Amino acid sequence: MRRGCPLPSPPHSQGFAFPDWAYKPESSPGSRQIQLWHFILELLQKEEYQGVIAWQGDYGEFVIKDPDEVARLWGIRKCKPHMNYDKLSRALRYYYNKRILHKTKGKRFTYKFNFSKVVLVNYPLLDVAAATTGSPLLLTPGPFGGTPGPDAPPLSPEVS
DNA sequence: ATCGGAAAGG
DNA sequence: CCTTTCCGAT
Repeated sequence: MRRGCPLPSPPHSQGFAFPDWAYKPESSPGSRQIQLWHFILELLQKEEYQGVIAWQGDYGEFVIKDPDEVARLWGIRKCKPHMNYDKLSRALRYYYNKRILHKTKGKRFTYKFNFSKVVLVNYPLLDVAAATTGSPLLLTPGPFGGTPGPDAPPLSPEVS
């Protein structure tokens, strides 16, 4: 019997809980463990968590209004009762080199998704904008990719 | 608060 | 591979 935590993860209601692109279809028939950035996206998608985490500022930028709560929820999701923002943020920091996220300096608890790379590279056709009505998420690529791409400075040659 | 190395576990 | 945990440095 599967022991662990009862996952309140809504596979697929009718419309869509969340587009497939966040679930990494790459080499994984069954299901891979939820990744932190998927979880963050999941929270950002729901209005009930706007007091905890929400889009704010630039495109792809979000602020964690209640770090302890986000950590608590993440801990529940991963069955890690001792999760806290310190540890969660370390995981977030590992995303810097992966180009998934980066920090918005000067703004406390504020990070920014690099959708331009992450999303568009893996899934050219996305419609998250529909799910995040009013949120600065996905956009339609311009003539040449539309990605202004102010983010792509340096990086180690690490490619999974 | 934020960063990132190191070790450990799944 | 992706965190989780611990922790010294900035």
